[in-house]
Amino acid sequence: MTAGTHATSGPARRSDATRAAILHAARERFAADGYERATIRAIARDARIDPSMVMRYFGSKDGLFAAAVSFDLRLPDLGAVPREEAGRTLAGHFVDMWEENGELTAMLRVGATNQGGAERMQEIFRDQLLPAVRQVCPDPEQVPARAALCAAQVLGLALTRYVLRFPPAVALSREEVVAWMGPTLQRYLTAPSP
Amino acid sequence: MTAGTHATSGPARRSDATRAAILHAARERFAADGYERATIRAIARDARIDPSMVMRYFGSKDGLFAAAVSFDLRLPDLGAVPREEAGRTLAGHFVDMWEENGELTAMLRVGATNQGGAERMQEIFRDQLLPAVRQVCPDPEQVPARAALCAAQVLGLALTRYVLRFPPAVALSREEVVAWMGPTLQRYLTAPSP
DNA sequence: CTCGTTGGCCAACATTTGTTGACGAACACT
DNA sequence: AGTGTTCGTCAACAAATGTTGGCCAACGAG
Repeated sequence: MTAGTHATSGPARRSDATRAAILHAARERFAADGYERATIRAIARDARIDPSMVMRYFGSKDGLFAAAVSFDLRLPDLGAVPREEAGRTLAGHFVDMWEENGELTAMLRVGATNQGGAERMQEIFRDQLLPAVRQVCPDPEQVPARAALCAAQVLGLALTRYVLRFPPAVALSREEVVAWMGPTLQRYLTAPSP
Repeated sequence: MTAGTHATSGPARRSDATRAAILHAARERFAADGYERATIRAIARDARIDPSMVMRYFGSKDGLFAAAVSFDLRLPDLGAVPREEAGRTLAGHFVDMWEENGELTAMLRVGATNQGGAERMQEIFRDQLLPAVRQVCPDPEQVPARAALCAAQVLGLALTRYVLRFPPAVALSREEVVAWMGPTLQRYLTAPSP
């Protein structure tokens, strides 16, 4: 049990486990309830510790949120796949991303609820999606608009599927989502501007 | 005691103005803040009334929300336009709808925050969008999935544009939105299933 | 005018929220 | 051993929230 939480060779504090438990519980609660209804007390109860520990470790509820959802989309290098496959690649990547952990749902719920959450999503869009789109869209001037359209499509599907839970959206299989959404993203990325 | 609360030709109670003021303030607050942060006290203050009046008229906060956002999408009859124009028609209609009042933004914010809000959106989807899509998509079996994809695209754009406020999404003009999103909806509505 | 009904405000309630500080227990080091 | 630091709990705080009931002014029919 010599581990630091992340490889930066920390002194391996005894409380790292607790810290991780809090973060884990926080992510789940934020994803399930949104910012306001995810109370510090509930998160602390899930992590089986006292609410005051949350304050001591993360300063405030905002601090906890900031620490809980620092997110890396791990976007694939769109320059490395055939141009015509960019849309499907992106679609598949996002579905996988969304299925495998609830952090993106947390971001989405909190972004819709909370000003800070919305700003966080803007940062992710600007710092991660924009550069990726820039690799397949040659005209730099059109990159922001095209990326925004892609974001709209992807977030819209996540909204209907994981938050609003429209039954037909939930029922779609991964392959169906990719087959429908892939060409849309492809068009937003590479089709001549209409 | 002849009063109906909302009969179309009611006895014109003295309090109707107040009731309307409350509903107006409630819609604005729900749209701006979401369900939890839109407090009864703030709504009452906007309507220049005592918070207890809200309770008297609408019973509870849930009751107020239910009364405030009973929404009619006023979807156009998609059977009446040329089949190839269905997508653009739908896209334009939604942009207009969203621009002209904040109720849809309220629904979206509350749907992401509140269980009741999400169910309300499911009802709107089922009772209004599904029938409209049924008029352009011949195969009844595919209607729910296609409608869900349309909803995802439309709600996604609204999310990025009016809630998260991604700058490039905000910057798009009505015509650009229709030009980009119209063909997407058209494909979801009428293209052969991929 | 008189009196019941309606519209409105005020004060209070119980609960829940984020947040704080005091205090004890487990550990690390000499 | 002893001692200082880390980890954790308990109890309490002030503020805000939804909600309730009582009281007063204005109105309308007799």
